[in-house]
Amino acid sequence: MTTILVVDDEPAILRTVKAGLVARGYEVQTASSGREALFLLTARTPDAALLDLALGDMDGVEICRTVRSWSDVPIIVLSAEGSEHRKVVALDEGADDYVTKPFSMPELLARVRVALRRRADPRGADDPVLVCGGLEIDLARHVVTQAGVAVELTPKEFAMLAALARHPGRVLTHRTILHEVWGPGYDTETQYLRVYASQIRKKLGRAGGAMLVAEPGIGYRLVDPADA
Amino acid sequence: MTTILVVDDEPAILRTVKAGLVARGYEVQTASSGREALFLLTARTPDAALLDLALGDMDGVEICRTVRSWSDVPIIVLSAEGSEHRKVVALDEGADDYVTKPFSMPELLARVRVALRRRADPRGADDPVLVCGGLEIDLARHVVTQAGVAVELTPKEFAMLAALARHPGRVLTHRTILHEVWGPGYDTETQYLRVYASQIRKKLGRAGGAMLVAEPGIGYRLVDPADA
DNA sequence: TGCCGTCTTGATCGATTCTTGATCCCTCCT
DNA sequence: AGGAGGGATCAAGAATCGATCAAGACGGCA
Repeated sequence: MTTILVVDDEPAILRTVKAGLVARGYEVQTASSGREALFLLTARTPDAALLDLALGDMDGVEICRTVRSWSDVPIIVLSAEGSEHRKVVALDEGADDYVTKPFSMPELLARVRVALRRRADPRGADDPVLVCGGLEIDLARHVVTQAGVAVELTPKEFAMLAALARHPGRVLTHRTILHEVWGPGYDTETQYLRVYASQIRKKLGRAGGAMLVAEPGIGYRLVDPADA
Repeated sequence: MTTILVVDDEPAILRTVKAGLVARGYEVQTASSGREALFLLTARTPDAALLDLALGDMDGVEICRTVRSWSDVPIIVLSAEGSEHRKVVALDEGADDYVTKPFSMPELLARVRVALRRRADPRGADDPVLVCGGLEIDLARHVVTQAGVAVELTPKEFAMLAALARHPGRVLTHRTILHEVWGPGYDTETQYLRVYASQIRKKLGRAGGAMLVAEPGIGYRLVDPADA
């Protein structure tokens, strides 16, 4: 069964879209707030998401960025705003498509099929668990275990570790990490990185902490003690 | 180099779109007929294609279908027709996106980035590496290896070596190097260059150090011992 | 409202890197 | 042969960067 998550704060839109999708045989989940959407995306892992940009509690672009940090689920943005700049930002932050309201249902359905088609054929469904040394990082569940035991990390700590673990052994620049964890506008706050690197090391203990190394003047990297 | 194929039978559109893509650093191929488009798609395998639906000799949808039988190259359809039915057909026949003319260039570029992004992430993606003699300079990782072993360089040392390695064998003037590594306002501090050239030579050892040669009164160059 | 965990910010300390000046060397020119 | 100009090297002080601690600021939740 293919499941689609629909997120919108207008009940009327929610009903209409849901009806159209159900008629085509999809299973549909609905959410009317950003929090709810993020919860369903982690807990139920739908096959695609239709996301309104204007939600009460969160900006749609922010949701895109958050979701993209752990999942490749196709996201189609639905928005009443035709603003070109918004479109560009949303697409660059991870949205796969952008449809302007009012939209035609057949077109939306066709774009959903495109999104699902991409997801269907690819190279083996990705295991969303990153492994590096004794560390296992479950991106969807936001859980880190080290040698089998869970490590308690705050959201920002987790995000930073995950960003580094996504490119094991590789240096990520300060800018890159800040942009990925804190979003745009924090590009120069390198002090955050020092603080969080320090806390992560402390929580990972002696052996684990040594995996997170600073590259002076450049950034940080997470090394697997097994290689090099 | 990322290559985009643009197919349209109106020269004006072709020029406009090409200019926008080239300005963003893409390589652009153009075609004004279906036959030409199919030829380039097989012969040159671009990284993505922008395809007008209304061509003289073939229907755009037909091209989509044909291409899809052997290739997953991302296809973005550009069309003056807003007909909902055409959109649905094109999307179902293999198009990844459908943009209606007139379109905004920034939005089109964003959608191109979305299409390319999908194609991008296979794991073993190697970074572009500059090679000169036994030296390998990985710009993305900020890592230099010499005959396979890593060389520890400070940021400025790395920047200077990278600047020279970008143009192997060619002389870069003092001004050029200073401008590239230290930024504007240091154009006359040629003493810095002597100090850093010295340190780089020391770290590269006997054979490697000989590759960094001074051109008295002009600047420095990095020579590959293999040639000249 | 008050509590609690998280995030931000400032201060301090140690280490590395950058800058700068002194000294020696080589080459070219007269 | 001697001097001038440019280059190489060394070493010490200055500036920067990173690690860590700790004190507010902020926001969610009971």
